[in-house]
Formats: sequence, structure tokens, C-alpha cells
Amino acid sequence: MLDFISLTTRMKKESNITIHDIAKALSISGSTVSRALNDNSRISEKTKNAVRNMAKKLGYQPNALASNLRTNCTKTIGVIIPRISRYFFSSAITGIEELAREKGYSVIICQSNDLEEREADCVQTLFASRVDGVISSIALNTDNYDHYKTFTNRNIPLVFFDRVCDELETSKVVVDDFKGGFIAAEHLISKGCKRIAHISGPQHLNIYINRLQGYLKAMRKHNITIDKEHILESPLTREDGMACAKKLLESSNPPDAIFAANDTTALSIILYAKEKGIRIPEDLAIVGFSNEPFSEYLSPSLTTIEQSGFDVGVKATELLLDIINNKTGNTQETIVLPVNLIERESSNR
Amino acid sequence: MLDFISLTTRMKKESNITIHDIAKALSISGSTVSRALNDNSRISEKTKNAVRNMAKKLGYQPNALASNLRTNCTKTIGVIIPRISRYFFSSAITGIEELAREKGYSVIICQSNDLEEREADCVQTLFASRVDGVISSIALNTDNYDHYKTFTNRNIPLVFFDRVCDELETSKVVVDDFKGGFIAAEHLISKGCKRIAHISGPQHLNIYINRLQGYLKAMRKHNITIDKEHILESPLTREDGMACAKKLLESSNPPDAIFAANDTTALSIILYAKEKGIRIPEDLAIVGFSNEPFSEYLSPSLTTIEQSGFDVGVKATELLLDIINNKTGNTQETIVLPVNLIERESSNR
DNA sequence: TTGAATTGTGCAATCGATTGTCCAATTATT
DNA sequence: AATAATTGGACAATCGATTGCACAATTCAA
Repeated sequence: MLDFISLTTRMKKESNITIHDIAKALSISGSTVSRALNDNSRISEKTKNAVRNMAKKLGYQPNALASNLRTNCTKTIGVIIPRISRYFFSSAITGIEELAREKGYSVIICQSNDLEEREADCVQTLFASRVDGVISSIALNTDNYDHYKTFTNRNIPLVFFDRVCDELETSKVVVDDFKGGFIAAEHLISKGCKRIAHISGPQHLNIYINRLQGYLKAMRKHNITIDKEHILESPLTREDGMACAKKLLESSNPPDAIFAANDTTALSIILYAKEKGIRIPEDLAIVGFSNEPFSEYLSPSLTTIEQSGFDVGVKATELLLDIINNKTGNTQETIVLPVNLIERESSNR
Repeated sequence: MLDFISLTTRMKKESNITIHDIAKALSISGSTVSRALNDNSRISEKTKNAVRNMAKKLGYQPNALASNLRTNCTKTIGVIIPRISRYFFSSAITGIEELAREKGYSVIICQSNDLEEREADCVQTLFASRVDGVISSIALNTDNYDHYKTFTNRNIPLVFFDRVCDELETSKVVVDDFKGGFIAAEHLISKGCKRIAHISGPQHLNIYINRLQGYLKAMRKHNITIDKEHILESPLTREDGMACAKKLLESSNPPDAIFAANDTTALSIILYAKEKGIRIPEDLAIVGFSNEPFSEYLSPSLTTIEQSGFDVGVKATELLLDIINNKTGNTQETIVLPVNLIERESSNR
């Protein structure tokens, strides 16, 4: 009895209707229906209207699968990101989707969870779905980029953003990390800080190299000698941030300012300093990077470098669609978006 | 010249190879190749191995479009959410993807931006992609649910989470908003608060109704009379939170505690109170809802009700996959996940 | 040895939409 | 009026993988 109910209720109430159903209903051919729906000039207005009306009446919904198979074009772009729950990435996706939908594309999102293996899986999935192009930001632990050849070998347009890879010849969208590092350091210098430390990230990623280089440039420009012990490399997690803070602040030559390569690390430093009774910004000024949603609400609120994930997403999509539609030849553009300093309490002295 | 370069570089370096290429290379038929790749029992081990090797050698990648078209099953689930950049939703997606990928499904995500019209677009997109099932959380301003009939009429499994709709007969996954409201209010009562206000959300959404009802129940249980002016309905934005705070705190009978239906509103109240020199929690205790990433770092840190987006996502996916694979008949389950109180400074008196 | 069962493959149709080519009907040209 | 040009639409192949059915080859039973 239960089976009977479940069978009947699961029965299609409205079977999928195809262009052929419309054709039959109007006694015309399927090709005419197809052309009419695509507004082809070879079909008369009269026929087009008849087709459109019948399509509406029958509740016709095109089957993208069939169309995609035939045209070899899916009007879909794939996105590979480390993790969707990080604000920068989710806003990048919002930007990507915004422009994509406007241009009639849909978006498939895959998360690599910062794992190379997962990233390779994502590539397979997206390729199997025959996406028209791909936007990617590289996983933290990826150091072999072969899986991306699935796309490049077949000339499927590929654009990287934020975490880019020099090894692959593609277009890229990044923020001006170098400048970000520079203005962060110069800001601290302008506040009178003399011993400015920097906690950097994994050195195989451009973004962290560039932030570090920007910092170094500012220090050189202002003739500040750097204590080598004041530059740390860190995975930039909450935990490791604590460890770095401890290391720096308990050293024989503690810094009077720290520029952290991300806000999470800056947060750890604030927590650590509070715990130890170190006053911020009086004893220790802090600047982070990213302007995470929480940074504004920390106490003291965190001075940081703002980067717009949304803008990066939009730009990357713009670039990708240009390539897909062959507007740009095969140029490998690298677009650098601006960053800016947001001054808050953590450096206000 | 440029055109020439761009043409040659865009030429396929590795054309897409199909099962027929494998078949030709081995002088067998396409159907045998297909069966071999699908590990069909009717194909001998010897042939299977030959096919697999040749597939690898040629770099064969199945074309999901063709397969999907034929089998009428895409191994894809669609997700409709208001906005990806809200932490609760992005963690729900992480949960959805986690289980989905484990079971061999991929995920297409659409954002409604809390707009009914966009939500209807999402439905179209997902249907056109012929997803095997859909997980959705309703847009704030949706009050007509007809577009979902595209799925229900065709018996495409549909599961709602968090923002659910009673009008549609589907399975649902929610957190225990009623209990959340109850323990939030009871917590404030236990702290000795007497005049406890509540800022609720749009009353066509179950979650806000339930939080409100939970609050009312707690108040009744402890025989606390409620000033009608102490219950407000709000869109729960940052701006409106300010307005609500002002309204409540400048009234003739200001509350000594506020339970806000989300953390954003609680944040607004904290900011407003700080501005006006109202002490938290001494003069005013505050409890939020959701445990946003920032809530821990506010000062004072925010007492709130924790709900796991990840768990909700996993449960919804579990339910959906059960329906897709017809494990459950057509039962309309509603799963309620637990919430719990996180006590922090904003109510610690 | 003969018929039956089993095993391994191939043929051809199919999913739904698109599109090159062809043809009939209508309109324009001289 | 006769021919050319234009218009509107139909036919059938196609995209790549899957699958019901047919059938040859092999093995088994009696």
C-alpha cells in the first residue's frame, strides 16, 4: 500500500515537453520550432508567435543538456576556490555571479579546501561539465600545476585571481599586494614606530611574497634597519598567530609594531597582547591585511588593508568572458586592483 | 600577424576524444567501450583492461553532457540561497558540498540576493540544468511560491532549510528556533532582567515567528508581563537595528535586556548603547542569535544562540539524496537540529 | 552429438536541440 | 508571361554516451 502511494505520488504530473511536442501541436517541424524560439530571421513573425504561445501554454522549458551537447557550449563558467566560507572568496563569488548572470552565464563552484588533490578533482568535475571557462584561486598546498593542463591543453579559457601561479600562462587578477605591504609599513613608520615586525605567509604564494616586498621597500625607503628576527613565515592561522606573537614579543628585541599578512593573525596578536597586558597601540601598533568583517569590531579596532573581493571577482569574470568571446586575442593580461589603508584604533597613536 | 598567432595558439592542442576514438583504436564497438568503462559485468576483464589502458593513453575524459542527456540524470544538486557571503549560508554550502561530493554529486549554487524575482530565475537555471534535486532557503521578500512548482510538478526532489515554507509540501531542515528563543529569554531572566525586549524579523518567515514564540513562552513560564512596546518587528539590518535600539532605549519604559533575532541587530544595539553611554551588561543585557564569526570579538563579546550551518547543510543533503535514491518513500520529514546558548560578556551580570 | 545455457560484443535507436542543405511557394524583375 | 530572387519551412545528420535486443561463440548438460 505504501509502495503504491509512493509510486503514484512520484509519478510525473507534468512530463517534460520538448520542442517536438510543440511542433506536433502546431503541425510544424521541430527545426522550425527551434529556430522560432531562437528568434531566427528565417522564420516569419506569425510562426514565431504561434510557437511562443504554444510553448508557454505547454509549459515548455528548454533542456540545456541537449542544447549544450549539440552546440558544444554550456554558457557556464566554473570557479575553483579554496573555501567558500572565507569572506574574501565569498565576495569574489558574488562578484563573479553578478556579472556572469548579467551576461547569461551560470556558475558552478567547487571548493578545494586548500588541498591539491581536491583541486585536481574540481578540475575533473568542471571539465566533465564542459564549462566554457574557469576562474580559479590556487589551494594553499598546491605546488604542482599539471592538473590545470586539462584546460590549457584544450584551450579552455582560464583566469586566476588572488592566489595566482606564474608557471601557467594565463590571465590574472590580483590586488596590489606590494603596495598594500608598502603602505601598511609606511603607515606604521609615520606613526613613529621604529621596530616594525612582519608576519608573512607561505612563500610559494605571490601574494605573501609581494606583501613582504612592499614592506621591505618601505623600510628601505625610510632607512630603517630590520632585525632579521622580526620577519616570520607563518601559515597564518589563528593558532600560529599566537605562537608568532609570543615569539616576537618575548624576544630580546621586541617590536613596537607588527604588520601581519592577514587579519586573522593580527587578531591573534591583539588577543595575545591583551592577555599579556601589552597596550595597543601605545606599546604595540598593529596592522592587518584584508579587512575581514570582524576587523572593524575588534577592540581595539584593527587598522588594515582593504581589498575588494567583489571587484576582483568582477574583473576576473570580465577578463574570462572576453577570452571566451575571443574579444581579446590570446593576450595574457595581469590586472592589478587597488588596495587602501583603513586606519583604525590598533595603530592610532 | 596578431590574428595568426591568436588563431594558432587557440587551436586545440588535444582534441576531445570520445569513446568512439577508443573503440576505433581497439577495433571494437563504442557500446563495448561504454560498458567496459562502466564496469558492466557483460564485458570480459581482458577487454575492460584494454579499454581502460587505451582510455588513459588517449587522455579520455567522459562528456557528462552526453551521458546526462541519455540517462536523464545529472548527478548534480542545485542550491538556492539568499546570499553566499553570509556565514551561516556559506557554512551550509560547505556541509552540502562535503556530503554531496562524497556521494558523487556535484553542486550548482545560485544566489537569490533575497529577491523573489531572482529566486525564480534560479529555479529556471537549475531546472534547465536538469539537476537531480534542489536544496533551498527562501529569499526574504518571497511571498509567492509558485516558481517552486517547476520542481514539485515534475517530482524533482526539493528540500528546504532554515527559511522554510509551510505552503509547499516538502522535507525541511531547520534549527530549533523556538528553543533558541526560549533559552535566550530564560537566560536573561536568570540574570535578573525584568524588562526584556525582543527585536524580531519579518513575520512571514517561520524562523522569526518561532524565535518570538520561544521568547514568549519563557516569559509566560516565569510570569513576566510583557510591555507590548517591547516587541519590535525589523528587517534586521544594521541600520534598522540602530533605529530599533533608539526606539526601545529612548522610550518611557526602556528595557533592561534585549534579545535580538540576529547578531547583526545585537551588534547595532551594542554600538548604539556605547554611543549613549549605556553600560552593557550592567544597564542593558544583550543576547543575539546565530553566533556570527564577529560576535566573539565584539566588546563586550556577544552572548548568542549558536546554530550550525554546516550541520544543517549536511542534514538537508542527506534527506535530499535519500529522496533522490528513493530510499524514503515520499514522506515529508522535518528535521529539527539543536541550538545552544553561548554565554559571553554582553549578558554576564 | 545435439540442444540449451552462458558469455562477450555489435547494431542501432535514443536522449533533445541545432543546423546545413534542399525544396516549394511567393514575390520581384524585365 | 517567363524567369529569377526571396522567403519560409522541412529533412536528416549531428553532438557523445547509453542500452535493449540480436547473435555468434563458447561451455555445459544429458
